[in-house]
Amino acid sequence: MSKVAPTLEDVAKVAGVSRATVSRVVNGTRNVDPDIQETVRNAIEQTGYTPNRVARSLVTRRTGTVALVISGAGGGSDVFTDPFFGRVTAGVVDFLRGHSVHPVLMLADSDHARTEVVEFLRQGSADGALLVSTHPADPLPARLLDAGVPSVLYARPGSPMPVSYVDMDHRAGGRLAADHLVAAGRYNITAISGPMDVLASQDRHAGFRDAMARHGFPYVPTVEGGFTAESGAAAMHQLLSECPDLDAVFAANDLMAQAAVDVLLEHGLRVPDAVAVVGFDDSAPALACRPQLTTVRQPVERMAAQMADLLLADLEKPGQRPRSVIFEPELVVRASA
Amino acid sequence: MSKVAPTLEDVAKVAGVSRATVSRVVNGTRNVDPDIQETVRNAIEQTGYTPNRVARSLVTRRTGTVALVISGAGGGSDVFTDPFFGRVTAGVVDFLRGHSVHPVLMLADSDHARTEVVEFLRQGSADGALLVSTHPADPLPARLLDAGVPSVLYARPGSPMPVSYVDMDHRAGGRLAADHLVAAGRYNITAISGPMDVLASQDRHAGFRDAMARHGFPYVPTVEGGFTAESGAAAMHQLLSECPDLDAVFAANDLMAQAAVDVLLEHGLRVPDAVAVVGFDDSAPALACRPQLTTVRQPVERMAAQMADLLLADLEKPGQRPRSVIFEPELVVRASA
DNA sequence: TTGATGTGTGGGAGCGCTCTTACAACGTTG
DNA sequence: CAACGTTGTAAGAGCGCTCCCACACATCAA
Repeated sequence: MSKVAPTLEDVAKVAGVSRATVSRVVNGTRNVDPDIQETVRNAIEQTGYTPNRVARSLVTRRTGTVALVISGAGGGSDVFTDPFFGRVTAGVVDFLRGHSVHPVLMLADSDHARTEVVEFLRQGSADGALLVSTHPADPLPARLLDAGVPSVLYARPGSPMPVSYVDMDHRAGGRLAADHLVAAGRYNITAISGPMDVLASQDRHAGFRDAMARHGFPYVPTVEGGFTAESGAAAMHQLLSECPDLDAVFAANDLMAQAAVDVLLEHGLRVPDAVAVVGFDDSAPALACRPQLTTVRQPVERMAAQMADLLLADLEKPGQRPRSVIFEPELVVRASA
Repeated sequence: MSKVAPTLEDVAKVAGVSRATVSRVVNGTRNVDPDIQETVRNAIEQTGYTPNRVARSLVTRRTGTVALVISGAGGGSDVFTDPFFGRVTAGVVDFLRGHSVHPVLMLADSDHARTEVVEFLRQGSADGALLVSTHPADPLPARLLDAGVPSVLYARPGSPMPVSYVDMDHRAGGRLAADHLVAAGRYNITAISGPMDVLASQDRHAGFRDAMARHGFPYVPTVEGGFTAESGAAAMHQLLSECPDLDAVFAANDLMAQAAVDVLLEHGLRVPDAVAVVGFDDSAPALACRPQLTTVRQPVERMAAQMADLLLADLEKPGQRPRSVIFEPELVVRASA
């Protein structure tokens, strides 16, 4: 079954033309006699020829793949359990497939792994990198930039650097949540923030706090969570013991919000009657949760697609100045608040 | 920043040796004078040399990547929302990274996409394929086999063919659920099956039905679902109207089980007091569900890793006879049944 | 006619690497 | 001391492709 793959030369021999002519037909058919084109096409058909992508890559310096790098996540490969990364993947794959580009999945959760990613890209195994980096201290963006690898980030880099990225206005998202809770007449409003070493968490919380202050609530009892269900539950418990009379919670993502709802229910506190809960992201848990979560939507799929779009544009004509695209959040009102 | 990458030749010039010697040092250092090795290593350091993987691939006929193909799913890119695929990805990535192999993600949900996958692999852009194919009628496994592409399937092929695969004993899983429900003293036991054109669904249901019959329940009211939350909810509604006095439900995956629990709760039926619910898979929704789901565990990550292992083994020494590895399910008893 | 322009085709270099072959330098042995 | 391995190195072919250049031929203005 493992017949030797026919080469350009084989096709040329069958068609009675030169290698170059076959190549012209295979690629952007330019200046080739229609009759000969026909002959060549038949020969290709007959031999079952498929161009060898590796050989082509060697000379064109393009592979038709990009690296999709999940970086900085300490958690290893269980990141794929987080609905967020699934959505990023979906958005990226969906966009790239229309351009015949394929993503190579890489995890960069250790220094060793990061080096491997940089090597991989420097070696030209992929044309560029799509970087989902969660921690601002992640050295990978800078190393990729240094190595001259075309990259686009999901979320702005931890320190200023000339690189393209997509992001969302997380502050505005926090504001949306605060406005909604205050407008609903809640008084003892609390928050479960994301990990404070993540920019998105900082921004969401800052936006929330600022808006609360503007509404006359200078202090918001807050417990820091870790974006996981467990941390959300723990935070909710702590919040409950510190502020037994709370009537609202803003959680920095849906996973934590869902866990918070569970804890509240266990304590006999009805949602939203006794306590209103607002989540963040609008991912699968928001809909699975009972009551369904009122949440701030982050258009992850569209952002991921945009990220891929920016990268392909940069690959197309290199050396453009970096670009950034910021998405606006949107409040999705459901049952929980 | 986009300096021209140094080549083997450049390093050789700096070190004052030949290209071949540098190559020997870079790869399995065989028969090279230690002093010269040292010199070469310094030269590599000095020039910042990184071997060009594409050029190497051209001659070695190996790329160091494999395709991870999600096939047959009609649903497009939202498959990544399904926790199942996230778990497969996690298992594959986790295993491959230890072998410096990277997965290229491909969706084969249309005929066009399938052709692209076959081309991609025939062109030698990846060394082999990891195929997660849900429908037995999927033509991709056969096409890949025809093209001589080393492949391993997740789940046995729809029609017999000489190909390696990993699978689970889904019948045993169904049996486990039936035994548990009967042992718990349930009498009006019902089922929400998966889509009947999926082998795993057929097996889970057949195993369940057989065991039920052995326990003296010749008929199990069943509604077919589609592995999604919506379909699970709809099925539960239908079941409820057809058998108002049901006291147990076996759902063919956790997503549907969770939805079923919600519907039951809405109807004022307490879980597990009034109705016991058993899910399948033991994925994220099983834990997120209130009450937490008693479920049949499918060790997806381990199975995915095994799949990758089989593929690498076949790549290592080709032409081995196909192998299959079948995993045993395990009942995880939680609160719902 | 001559040259300028344009179109279609073949030949050959070269992308960066691996691997086989040839050969030099060194023992070791009968 | 000739004959023979053994070890370390260089040279060169070649993986399959693209792309540049040369060339053959046709067309058209001067």
